Amino acid sequence: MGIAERKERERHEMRKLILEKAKEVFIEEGYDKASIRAIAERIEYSPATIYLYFKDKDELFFAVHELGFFELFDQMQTLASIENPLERLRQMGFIYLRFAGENPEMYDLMFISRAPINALKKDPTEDEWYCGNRVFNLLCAVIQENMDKGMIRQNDLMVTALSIWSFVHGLASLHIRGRLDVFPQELDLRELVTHSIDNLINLIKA
Amino acid sequence: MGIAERKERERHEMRKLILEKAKEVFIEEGYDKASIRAIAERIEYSPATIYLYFKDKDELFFAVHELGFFELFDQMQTLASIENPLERLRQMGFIYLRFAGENPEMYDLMFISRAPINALKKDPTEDEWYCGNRVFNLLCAVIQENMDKGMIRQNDLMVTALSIWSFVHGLASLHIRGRLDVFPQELDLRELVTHSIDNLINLIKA
DNA sequence: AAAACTACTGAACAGTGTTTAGTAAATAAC
DNA sequence: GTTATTTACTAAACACTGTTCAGTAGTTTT
Repeated sequence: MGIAERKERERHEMRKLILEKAKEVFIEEGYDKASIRAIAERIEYSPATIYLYFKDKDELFFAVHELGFFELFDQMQTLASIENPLERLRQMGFIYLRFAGENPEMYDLMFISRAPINALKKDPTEDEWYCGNRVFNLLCAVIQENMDKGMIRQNDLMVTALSIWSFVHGLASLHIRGRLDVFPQELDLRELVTHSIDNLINLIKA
Repeated sequence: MGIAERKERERHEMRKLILEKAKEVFIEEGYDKASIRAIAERIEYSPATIYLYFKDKDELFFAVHELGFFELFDQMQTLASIENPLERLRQMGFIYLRFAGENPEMYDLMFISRAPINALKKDPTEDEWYCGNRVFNLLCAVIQENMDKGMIRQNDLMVTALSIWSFVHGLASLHIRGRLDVFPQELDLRELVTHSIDNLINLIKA
């Protein structure tokens, strides 16, 4: 019975179409203006159709923010060629912050906005493990390698990973949500951020 | 002419009433449910009245988030009695994070939400300098004192201040926006945060 | 050919921030 | 003291939002 298979394929493609256009509108116009009606217009279907494929707006944007994590993970993968684990950790910070700078709306959705987290199930099964964990595990692995090879000070892995993530996320989110805009214009944020990361690397260096 | 003065006093009190009730509803119900209509009902006036005292919702909540900065500043003031500047810096971090933990909605408004920042004027005059700067300057002063007395490593003041702020804000905002909820339940966040701060203090110690 | 199912939509609901025309009361002018 | 003006306020509307549901073509099954 090939009909059922075709229908499932069509259903899958429709979901993909909605997802793509939702991402498009979102990237172009931001979360607030990425209304169900605006997305519906873009896919040339009625708004109600979207609800046949996604439970609500939160679930739709959970799927959109997953796309962001896939992309960030891919960008992190390019670091595999760097031999020195300390330099790899350093570059990881820069890639993270570059991602935030180049994709502010997506970063917002991934790490700041409440929308996708609202769609998180209370008790996820093994195979629907949170997509952000893949990136976090990458960070943990690099830190562990640095400790194993005596490149950075020995310390609790979780404490170190959370500290580093908090630091770069703090930088990114303060910037994205305009909390650094109150500082004098002549302050070169780019340079400040670079210095901050180098400084942190220096501090934790063994 | 006492009438004009009375009118201005009444106007000022009305503004204060709106502000108080707006803060009440906001603390109790969060930003989204703190609608203009809900606030209007609380003050027993029509919604349109609020617009005679505040340009829009952003400006109203800019005023609300100022209240938060006054309170945080007050809490920071209690540290003046601590002689050791390094311990004062350490306690500053704890107070900051305790404030975030005890007033999550207010912290959100002060440091994460876009609403109040939208109301920021492009070119503020001297006397309407941003309220958050008072707290930031407090941080800078403590750091400077620590460097002067050789308690922490010499470094660029701005780089160090931004790094420390980013770190604690990263912790607070990841927590408030649910990004630490994906970690296993057995992970003791409170302890993790304490260790993270102590760890940072250890790193920057001279 | 009739029945069942599928994919989709128009229209409505309840809510939002905001604007405007209009009103009643307080004040100012004569 | 009466009229004119200004002030403080509001009802109602506008243009949105996410979401639901009855209804309807079109496809598939019987």
